[in-house]
Amino acid sequence: MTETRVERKERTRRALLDATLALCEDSSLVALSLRQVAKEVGIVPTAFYRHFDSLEDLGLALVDESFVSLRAMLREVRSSDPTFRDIVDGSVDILVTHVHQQRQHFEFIVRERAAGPLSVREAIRHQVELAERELATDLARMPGTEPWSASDLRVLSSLIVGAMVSTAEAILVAAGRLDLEKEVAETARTQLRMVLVGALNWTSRA
Amino acid sequence: MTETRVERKERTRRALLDATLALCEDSSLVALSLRQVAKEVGIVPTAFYRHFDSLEDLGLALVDESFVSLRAMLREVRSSDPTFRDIVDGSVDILVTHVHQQRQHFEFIVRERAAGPLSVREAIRHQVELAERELATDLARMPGTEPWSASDLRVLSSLIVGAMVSTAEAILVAAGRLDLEKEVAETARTQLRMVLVGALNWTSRA
DNA sequence: TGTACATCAGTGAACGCGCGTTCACTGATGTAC
DNA sequence: TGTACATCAGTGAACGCGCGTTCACTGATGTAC
Repeated sequence: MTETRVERKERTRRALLDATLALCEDSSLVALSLRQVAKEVGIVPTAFYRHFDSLEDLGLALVDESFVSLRAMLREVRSSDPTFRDIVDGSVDILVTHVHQQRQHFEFIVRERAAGPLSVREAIRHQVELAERELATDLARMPGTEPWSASDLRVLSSLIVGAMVSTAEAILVAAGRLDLEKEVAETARTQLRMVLVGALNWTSRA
Repeated sequence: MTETRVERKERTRRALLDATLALCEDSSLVALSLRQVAKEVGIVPTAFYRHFDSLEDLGLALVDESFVSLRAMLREVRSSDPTFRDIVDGSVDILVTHVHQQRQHFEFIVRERAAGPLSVREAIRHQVELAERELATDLARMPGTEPWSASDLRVLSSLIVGAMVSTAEAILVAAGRLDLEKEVAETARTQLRMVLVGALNWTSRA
């Protein structure tokens, strides 16, 4: 016995998640069928129910694991020492790297955020809100932001998250063409710098 | 004869476009069927082909007309005299108003931009790029931007368009709850101001 | 260690249904004379 | 103005197909003794 029953089940579950990520890449979860997913994995359609109640249920699981990798990225940005390297260059590099490594997860989030089943959209919206809040508390610890109101911090945070989402979308559209990606990264760096310049001068007038 | 044959045809075509906008509101074009649309309009499924080759084809028509109203909005922003009222307040007011008036069109664009059929996604991407370029040339005419490089103008423009897209999304999520909408509008105003402060100070260091 | 029983991931037939598309058609509207 | 013909938006039957879900099942893995 090289594999227990539990391990085998987990492997099929994993295969279902991966197949769904791959199959809905060029449309959306709402356009995908349980039978297509089962076929891709090599199980009979009815076996799907041993793992998930529905594709929507599976979608919620994908949201959870997508945000695990996203949070890993944010943690990395946070732990990069700002005194050692430019915070903007570092953050954009980390974003580009993670979008490549977790390409399918990012694509899934970007797509289903706007067009997924209602519960999936809500789950994503909730997670993005959490990420914004986390970034706001991080910003509050940065030197120079002491006199800022909590509300201004949230606004800046959502502006940055918005720019990062746009950048992730642009990297996905660039689809690996290196020249386009370099341009996107350069744009993202300049945007972040503009926002930071605005933020620093905002402080002085607040 | 109160209605010519041409007028009658145009009315059915209009009904197909409206029915599609309404029906795909809570999922996406790729999850909608030709039969559902025909049923909603009250014609037999095969009559659909008198007007469009496919739902994808109809989707492209919706992209075109959505951007007609979006361009109307941009024209309005552009023509509002910056010397008479705060440019930020004015722009955000216009955005909020248009998102309400053209709610379904904005929802359609926001959704299909990420999850629509490939040709629809490409058409939207192209139109957004045009809008960014237009904004960049407008910015170039504003006092204070003379020393900016063309590339910095494009970057600022895409940052603003990105923030506007985020704001439109947030208004749609607020779904008419006035307290939430006021918060979104206030956030958008502050974000635009932060970006403009950044831009003005950027000039001086460029 | 060997046996008897329980668990449960995956099977396969069956169901009723909505799908996109084909085709030949109808009948009101429009046009030529 | 009246007639004969053309156009064409919409009809309705038919097709083969994939859909989600039900159900009773199989047989390998796991457990209790």
